[in-house]
Amino acid sequence: MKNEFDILEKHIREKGLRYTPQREEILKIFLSVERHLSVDELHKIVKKKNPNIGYVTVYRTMKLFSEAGLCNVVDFGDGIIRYEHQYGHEHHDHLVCVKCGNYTEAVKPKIEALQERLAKENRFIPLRHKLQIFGICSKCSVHK
Amino acid sequence: MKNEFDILEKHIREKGLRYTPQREEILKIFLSVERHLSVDELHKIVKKKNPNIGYVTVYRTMKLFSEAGLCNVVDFGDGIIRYEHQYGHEHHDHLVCVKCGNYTEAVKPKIEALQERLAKENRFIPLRHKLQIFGICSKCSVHK
DNA sequence: ATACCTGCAAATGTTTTGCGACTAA
DNA sequence: TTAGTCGCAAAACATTTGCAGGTAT
Repeated sequence: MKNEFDILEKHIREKGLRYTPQREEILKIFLSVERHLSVDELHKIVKKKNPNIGYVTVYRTMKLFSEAGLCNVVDFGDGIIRYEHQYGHEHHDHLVCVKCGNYTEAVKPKIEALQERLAKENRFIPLRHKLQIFGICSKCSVHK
Repeated sequence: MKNEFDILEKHIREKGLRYTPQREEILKIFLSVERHLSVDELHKIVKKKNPNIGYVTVYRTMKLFSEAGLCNVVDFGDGIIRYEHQYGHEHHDHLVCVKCGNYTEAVKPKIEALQERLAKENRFIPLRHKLQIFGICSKCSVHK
């Protein structure tokens, strides 16, 4: 059972890249936040701890993390890429509230199984999927 | 049973907007293409028939069609908004091939029903949803 | 007549790239 | 030493906005 830093280092070695302080620092902060983060949001947090780390480095680093399998890309269709780390989290779908913008994570194993079957019926090899249900969350439906 | 042009006109009247030749022309062409279209792709087609219709008009018009319920927004996560018309089409999910970029439309009523239940379990009022399965289509898995 | 619409150019906002200096291996 | 990396500025890209002239009602 390897931790995230080992996974990053392994990926970096395999690709002949460099293990840098910036990459380690960004990973540490990224893992410490338990919610989706846009590059902009992450950079704001990173800058507080280390003002020398630039905006572009965060972009390039998140792409690297994504390639290393350390994070998922989350896309709510607003033109902003968000990342979520996946360690300690199962795969999950999203219930996105169209009023307040908050979301809930949820999984339904039966849905997962049916997706597998749907793919098979189409002679399609599934790699990953995204299910987003847009609607109104319990809080927003109460306070009118 | 109203056709798409009636729906557009009704929406325009209700909002106090204008029924213009550009809007009618763009709708006609949009409906004639049986696949998703980005604004750029649609504008290229529109321009062939009518070189006077500008890029921005297509953008604004597609947003209007979307508000009028004449089309769905499709988002494959590549930063480009695509539209598909929905008349003559049921709601469907997408099987997107990560190799060739083509997609297949598919529906699984059981999945739809389970999504409703998942939402209910979270006291969430579902309005719409997006399910995309990314993987490798039958053609791409054959030709290595 | 009066909003609304159009098309151009310019602006916006996110993400990417070029580049000289720097650094891990 | 030498590729890869950094941070800055500038570019690229899709999309939106401002505006002056035009048009549907």
